[in-house]
Amino acid sequence: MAASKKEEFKTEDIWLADIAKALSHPARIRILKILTEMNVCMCGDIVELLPLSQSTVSQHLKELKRVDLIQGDIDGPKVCYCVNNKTLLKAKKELDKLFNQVCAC
Amino acid sequence: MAASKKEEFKTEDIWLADIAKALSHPARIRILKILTEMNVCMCGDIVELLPLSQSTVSQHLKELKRVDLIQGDIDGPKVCYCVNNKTLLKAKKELDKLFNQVCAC
DNA sequence: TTCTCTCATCGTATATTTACGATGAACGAT
DNA sequence: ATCGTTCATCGTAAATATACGATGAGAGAA
Repeated sequence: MAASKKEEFKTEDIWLADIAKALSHPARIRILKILTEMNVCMCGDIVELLPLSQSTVSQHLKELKRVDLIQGDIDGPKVCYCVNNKTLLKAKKELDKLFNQVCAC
Repeated sequence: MAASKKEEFKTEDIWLADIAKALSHPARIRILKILTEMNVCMCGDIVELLPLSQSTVSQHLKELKRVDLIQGDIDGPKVCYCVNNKTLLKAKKELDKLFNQVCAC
């Protein structure tokens, strides 16, 4: 592209688009579900459940962390990942708001 | 990248990720809102409201059409765009389902 | 210390996205 | 038939995303 023009939009729309971007790969949708289903949630556990290499999974986790949808707590050599309920709640609320504005339902 | 591995995931997760991808740019969030707010909804009207060129807006409209979030009805030389309530409703429902699975709320 | 386990990051290749101007197709009006 | 309006698509450039193997950092165990 040329320079991105994303920053020229409203903060609210930029934030929602950013959350949507984090959810825009099936691996990341799956990771969120896995983190909820499992109590122990190491990166290695996720790698075993996905058809992706460790480094690729790590990149997807980074993208989810970037928008604060998940967090990783260091526990010795391991990292325990879990979903961030506060951000999920905000995302749910803002998406609801969008759909209520946009959808006749 | 190497070849994409998106197709190796569950249909449900792929669909939701695809909807999220369509929502992953603030211009497309804005377009959905504009289409709802306005009754007449030509491409040119949208171009005037966004800091983007006509060809770029047309590309964003194409991405929203790709996942059936909007539709364009040809009216002479014009194209009248409007949101597709059926898909919006499905997206709302599936996103709600995701957040109810994933979020303790 | 040395070995192992866990994970992030680096380097790299390729695909996709974003953006624009230019062009062309389709239609109504003159 | 020609002109103007509307919009999609083509061509192009540059940024970003996706994927992997290799490497390295950090912590606990031997």
